[in-house]
Amino acid sequence: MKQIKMNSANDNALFVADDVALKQFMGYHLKRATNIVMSDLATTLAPYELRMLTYTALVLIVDNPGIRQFQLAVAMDIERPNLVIIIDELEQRELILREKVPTDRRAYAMHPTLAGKQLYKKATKAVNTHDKKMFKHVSKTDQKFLIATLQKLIDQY
Amino acid sequence: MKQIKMNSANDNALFVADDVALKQFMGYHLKRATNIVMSDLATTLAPYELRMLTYTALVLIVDNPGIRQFQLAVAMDIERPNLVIIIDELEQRELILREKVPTDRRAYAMHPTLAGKQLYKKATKAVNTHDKKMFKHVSKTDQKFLIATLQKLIDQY
DNA sequence: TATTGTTATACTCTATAACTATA
DNA sequence: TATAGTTATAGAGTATAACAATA
Repeated sequence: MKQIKMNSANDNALFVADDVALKQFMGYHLKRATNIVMSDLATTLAPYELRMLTYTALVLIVDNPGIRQFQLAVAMDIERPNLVIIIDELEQRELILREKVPTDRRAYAMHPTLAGKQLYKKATKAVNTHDKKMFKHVSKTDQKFLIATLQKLIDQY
Repeated sequence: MKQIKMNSANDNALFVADDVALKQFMGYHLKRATNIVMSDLATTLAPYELRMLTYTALVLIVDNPGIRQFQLAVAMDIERPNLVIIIDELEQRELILREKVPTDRRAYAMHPTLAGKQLYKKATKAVNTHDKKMFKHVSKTDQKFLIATLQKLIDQY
């Protein structure tokens, strides 16, 4: 949301769209900030042909080799069916491999390929730069406080 | 995202899905927290047959009677075409009215109906309760700090 | 020429039901 | 019976191009 200028009755004066009712909500500020960050993240990941979800999945597979699809779905807090096409995409691009689990033939263990690990590194460097840019006006101390505050909310659920 | 328990080689031990690479990003925490808040907001608004976007539009029309569609689109930071169906919905439910602007016959000025103002009041009460619940573990002081911090980011863009 | 509102369209994210093959 | 992965499908949010009416 943006505060916008509206022509008012008198010529030179500017009237700003009143969002005072929304500004009382923490969630409003949170959503606005997140929209901005997510939009810039998308731009950041585009050159690597990754979106937030494919990047997140790639990171979690690289850092948790052998992870099963249902575990990844829980970790990413998305439904199993929605994970399928994400994994399909990473597999088709040969960034990860699905391997049959001998002890449970229903399941697949996912592993990164060399290309997957290399893309992870490059993309993560870019995401790091993006994240620093977004929060460049927030001190390290304040960032830690922000994380702690958000974590309190997250831990409730 | 959730930290999840994974069976490890030894029976009783639990292995938590490693999201340390993602946790380094402010955006990760921001997105997780926002997902939780937006999900609860949707549940909160459902009894009023409102979604975040229809509620936001209703609030801005009530608080800015006579606002034009393009102005509302700017305020909500969405594209004009996407606003059309939101306004259609509010108009069909007779919560708002589109009125031709005599001085610019291309434009519509939007006004809330009595029903719109009444629904605004009821829904806002519910959203207030929701917002308080979400941030009940965060002190008022910390909430103000959080808003100020997010505002720094928002003001950049 | 530019702007307001609209239509059409496409992509992404999300959610649920139901299937298959295994356990 | 229950679980892992899949298919099909639908709702919702988002973005762009192009049009009619009007400025």
